[in-house]
Amino acid sequence: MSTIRDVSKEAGLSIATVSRALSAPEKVTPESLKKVHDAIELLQYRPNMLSQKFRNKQANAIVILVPDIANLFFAKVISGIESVAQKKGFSVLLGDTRDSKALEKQYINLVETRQADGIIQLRPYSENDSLLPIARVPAVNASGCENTPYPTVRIDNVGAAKEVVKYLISLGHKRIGVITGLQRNPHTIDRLKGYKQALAEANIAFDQSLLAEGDFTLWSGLQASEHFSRMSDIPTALFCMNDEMAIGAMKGLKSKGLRLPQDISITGFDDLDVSRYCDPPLTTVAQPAEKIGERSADLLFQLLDEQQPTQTEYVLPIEFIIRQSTAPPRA
Amino acid sequence: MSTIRDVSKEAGLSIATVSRALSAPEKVTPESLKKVHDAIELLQYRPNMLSQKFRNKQANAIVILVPDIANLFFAKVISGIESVAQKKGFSVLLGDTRDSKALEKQYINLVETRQADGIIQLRPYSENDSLLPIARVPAVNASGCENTPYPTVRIDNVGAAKEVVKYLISLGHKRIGVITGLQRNPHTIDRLKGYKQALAEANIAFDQSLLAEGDFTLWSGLQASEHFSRMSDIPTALFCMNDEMAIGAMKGLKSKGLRLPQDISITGFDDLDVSRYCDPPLTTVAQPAEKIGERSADLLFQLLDEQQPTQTEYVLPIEFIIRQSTAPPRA
DNA sequence: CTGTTAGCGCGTTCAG
DNA sequence: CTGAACGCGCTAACAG
Repeated sequence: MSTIRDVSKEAGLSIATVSRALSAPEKVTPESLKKVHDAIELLQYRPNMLSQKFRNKQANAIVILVPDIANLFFAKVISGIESVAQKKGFSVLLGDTRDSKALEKQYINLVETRQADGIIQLRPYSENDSLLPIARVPAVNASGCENTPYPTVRIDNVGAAKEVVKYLISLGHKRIGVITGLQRNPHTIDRLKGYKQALAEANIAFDQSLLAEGDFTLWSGLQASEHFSRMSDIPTALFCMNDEMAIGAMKGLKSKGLRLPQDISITGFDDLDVSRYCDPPLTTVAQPAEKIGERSADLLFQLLDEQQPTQTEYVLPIEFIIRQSTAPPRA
Repeated sequence: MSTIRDVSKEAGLSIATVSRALSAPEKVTPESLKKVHDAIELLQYRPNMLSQKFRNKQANAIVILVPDIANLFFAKVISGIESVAQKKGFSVLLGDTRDSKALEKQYINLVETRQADGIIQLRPYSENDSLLPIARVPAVNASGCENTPYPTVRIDNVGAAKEVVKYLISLGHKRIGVITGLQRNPHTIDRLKGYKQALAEANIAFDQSLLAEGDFTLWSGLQASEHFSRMSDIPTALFCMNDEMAIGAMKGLKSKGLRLPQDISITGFDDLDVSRYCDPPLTTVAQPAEKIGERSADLLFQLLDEQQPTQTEYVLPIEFIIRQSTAPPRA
């Protein structure tokens, strides 16, 4: 493996000149430049970036902390981040934390040991995170919720949930069930807030028995749907906090002989690819996943460049998509 | 940011001793060890891994080349790779190539410039890849097909397709349509081979008109299904080369009033989460995605350790899952 | 067991 | 415009 020294010898020039030829060609005579390039070609020289990074004290890399990479929403966010990083010449280190605090810490370690320059966290922030030394390193939270104590790119979960539920109410629904994520998940909390606000504004009392807890998986949606199908007074609409649970619930409800949307309306959250194609097509909220990724990468790079970020919280617009899984309740 | 030198001063020991205390504690007296640890604690010292890597000429990182990270199958493979790398203390660099050769080259560049030690390629190999200098760097192909010219972890696509089609034949089907991926995609080629073999063994002639080309997306499956539903003599079964297309096709066929599986049986490939829950649940082939990832990472690490790999091609078993989307043809 | 020394490959002075 | 020399932080010899 040839080094810059080999190139300098081959070209009959000094190391410094070769270095300059590479990083500031305009500071070198065309003749020297050519000699350098010829030598590089001949020796198949490739600069050792490990050395460069060491020298420049910059890893040119960012870490993405993702709770679960096999989740389409996260994958899309990552894709957005990646494309921005790519253009900036930065590498993206993948940190699949599997929801483990210990693993998360290990990945944060990467930037503390200069293997990466900053972090993008794709997990919603929750109170007891204060342990995490994320505050000490350049970090951005994407896909977060309200009240995240560091720079954030997110959607308005409260508002989105409210919009969905208001729509159901506008169709004439009054008994609206909800399948939540895990109780303490910040997304759950925010979306539940929106649900309650919509009810309140329509003077509908909140009914605890219309609430079933899931964990954002398809299976849990199916489970939760049983809670409702067993009720004597089945709700006429179901607000599910993500599409996977909605699809699970649809499956469960249909198996009980309920017709969608005539007997019961269903809404989701996320707009998965399949949601357009399930039966009936699902009314849902589309998050601009790629955009969230891009924006958070932009924000992180601002932080790294030590520019005063113009803004430290971005709330991106969602798109409420009405399909055929919702209809007025039966008279 | 304190360095090892600061620690050595604080501890009243030499740099070398500090270094040893960190990498080979048993070579240092307990007293010295304590002094070092105290100093580290006091100064909040974190070793500069950039320097270590430079010194050791090892990036301790691998690159994953993935055509599209927002694809659940790939995401799972990545997850498997990641968990193995994690244990080995290696970082994973994400290379979302978006099917672009240029981007791919850029990522391969990462190992040529020592920013990574090896590569795992998640795209099936095809002939004209020979341009790529992958041969020059430690690389493993995961999710590949037959005849990949470098170490590979894969499933037997031909055999799997054959098993599916043989099953359909065993149910009594004779007119079996197929929705393929893009014609030149190696997966398409392998699976088509299996399809033809199964037909041949049952003495059923191959009929070109029963073949519709898709591109592995849901939408293309829906499109392709129209080709069949318009036929006067609709096939009694449809072998789809992945689940997404199968789900799209199911949607298309149902909209034409066909009943599944009574009027037409459908099979997929991949076993997505939703496939269990669609209506009817899809008969399909499950690939051991995580396992593929783990195994390919293991293989790459063998290569990096310059052990003679015991094996350079692993063919992992698939699981054929029979659900309710398949049934005997109507009499 | 410990300390001294040299150098990894590169960028960056500072003279010429 | 060019080259010699230094040092980034760390590890690996070697000598004590």
